[in-house]
Amino acid sequence: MIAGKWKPLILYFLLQGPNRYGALKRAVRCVSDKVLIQQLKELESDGVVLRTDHKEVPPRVDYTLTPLGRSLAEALEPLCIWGVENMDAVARVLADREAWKQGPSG
Amino acid sequence: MIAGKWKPLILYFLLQGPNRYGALKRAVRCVSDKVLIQQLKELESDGVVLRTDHKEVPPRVDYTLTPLGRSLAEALEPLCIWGVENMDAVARVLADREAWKQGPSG
DNA sequence: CAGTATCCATATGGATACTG
DNA sequence: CAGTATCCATATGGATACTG
Repeated sequence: MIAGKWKPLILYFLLQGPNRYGALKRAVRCVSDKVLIQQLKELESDGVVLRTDHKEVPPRVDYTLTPLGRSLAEALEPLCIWGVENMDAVARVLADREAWKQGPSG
Repeated sequence: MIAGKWKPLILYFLLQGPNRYGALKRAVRCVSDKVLIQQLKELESDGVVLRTDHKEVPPRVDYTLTPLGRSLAEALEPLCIWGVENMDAVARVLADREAWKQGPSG
């Protein structure tokens, strides 16, 4: 259910508060509309996110966590904290992967 | 780093103890050799798992967690616990996905 | 603002047969 | 026992243009 490049981040931001589509987009950053919508729809059909269309013009849509989604996001926190604490190691891994893409040589 | 269908499970089992290739294979179950090896290699090159080839005949290879890997596995625990506690909801989601594959209709 | 539509590359995982 | 090799289908994400 959290498989998807941006899903943990989406859950994290929804747990913090901002919940309009545009806010999420700005929060996650460098994610295309297509992928963000796609992942939100999956989260919605998985029952962790609730989508509320206010049917206004201009459009206003809220995304909020369901109780299940909230508990999932909370279970995800230690992993996020780990990511922050081990940012150096994680960054090294990501850098290595980039280097490998440029010129594989071992 | 934990993206990969079986990686969380692999880390979980390595945290519990069993560490020979065959033991992991039996533990994870229904994973093919190719995928298991592939994911173990990725975990190894990411610095979370250490591979020790005892160079014996018959072959004996140990996989153990590095300190980084151990901390990662521990950060993953709440998520595993969440999965167990919400097994019903998770199972429903998985069942729905199966049904959708068989005959998409909404 | 909050999306949809289309096309595309790559990543990911699976099946099967084989091996020192 | 602990892998390797090959072939293949699908999932996943990205780029770009468009819209009520």
